[in-house]
Amino acid sequence: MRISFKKQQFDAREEAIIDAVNHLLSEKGFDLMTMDDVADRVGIAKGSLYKHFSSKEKLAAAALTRLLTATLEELDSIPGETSAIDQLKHILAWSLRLRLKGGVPHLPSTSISLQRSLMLNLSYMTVALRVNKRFYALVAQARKDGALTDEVPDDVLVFTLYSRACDPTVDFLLRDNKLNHEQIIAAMVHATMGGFLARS
Amino acid sequence: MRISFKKQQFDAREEAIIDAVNHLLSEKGFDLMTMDDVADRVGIAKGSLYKHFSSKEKLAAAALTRLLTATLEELDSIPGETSAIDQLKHILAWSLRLRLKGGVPHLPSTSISLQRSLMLNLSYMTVALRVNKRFYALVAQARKDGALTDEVPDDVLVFTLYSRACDPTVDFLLRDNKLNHEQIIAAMVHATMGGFLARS
DNA sequence: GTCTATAGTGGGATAGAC
DNA sequence: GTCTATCCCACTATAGAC
Repeated sequence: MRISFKKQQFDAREEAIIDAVNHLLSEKGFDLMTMDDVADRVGIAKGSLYKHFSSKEKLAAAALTRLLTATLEELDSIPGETSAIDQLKHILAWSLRLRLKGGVPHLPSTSISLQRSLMLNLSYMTVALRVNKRFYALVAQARKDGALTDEVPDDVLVFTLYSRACDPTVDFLLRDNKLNHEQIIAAMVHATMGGFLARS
Repeated sequence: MRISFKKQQFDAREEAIIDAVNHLLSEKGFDLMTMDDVADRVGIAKGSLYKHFSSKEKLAAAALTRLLTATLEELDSIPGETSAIDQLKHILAWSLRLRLKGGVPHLPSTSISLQRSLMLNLSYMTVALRVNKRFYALVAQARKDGALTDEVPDDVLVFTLYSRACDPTVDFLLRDNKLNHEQIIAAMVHATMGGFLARS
């Protein structure tokens, strides 16, 4: 079928565009990324780019939506018998690993203007809420397991997970070049979950 | 003396400008803040603004330098007998309190272009290095006291302190409006230093 | 040293040919 | 649905009168 083949090509190009956006977002952030950058990187004209995504915001939303969808899939792939606290550790480590590979955006935290427009993006918000629900469920379970301290409320915990996943610390550590990727991940996961203090 | 009085006025205006910049940086970030915004907020013309600061980068650098200088002063004000770990907690809480009051920038983490220009700004870098040195000294002392876990290297610890001070978690928690300022500070400090896990 | 006015430019978005 | 060319606005920075 010719139509199906065409659609396949179309989809493939969209994937390529989103790949480029991912890379550029993590490199320059939303505000400094230009549509020319994206078009150049994909190797198409800016006009063609606008046939796929009608605005810069839509483009970023598509990239972030793909990331969140991947997060859900990763959560689903974790064996059911894993404890809630280990699932939280796993997903944090996974996010950081993705970051270190260079493909992942700095997330909405970067740009306040992007944040606002994402709130109005239905398909982004749908996935974001699903991810959020999963996180809160895991935290609730971990709390029931007695794994969490009472001193840190659920909200602080969940938000911290998000923010550590796009923490500039990673960039600084990478630039320093003293630790390799897995060492960075281990240290960040330990610092987030267990803190800095020596266990008594 | 007339000259001295004039200079006093001049300095006062520069303070007012930096106040405005502080507020705008925390609100919109560097890339989205415009010189018109700054001039409007101070209530002077854009042309006059450029008589005080010759570029947008210099303006941001001045604001961040003032913040870092205040950080040094706050460190100096802590009683000498305070333990290193408590000093680190104190300065983190102080930074967060400043953030919550609305005056403090999201720091360089926001904008990569700003980061680069700050590196070339001598007076900024001088203060930044002094602050950095103080932090590393405190961490070294805390480690000698046996207060820190071996699992988290010094670099990860120091960078994390910086990044938590400008963490988007604070904004989310504020928007949520479930916790008051001091509760947010307590929870963030606890989460950073002690982590999420229940103490065995 | 303050203002108004404007130069110059970069980038988001669109038009129109093929 | 891809390209080239261009519009147009917003923003940094400067000129020049007072």
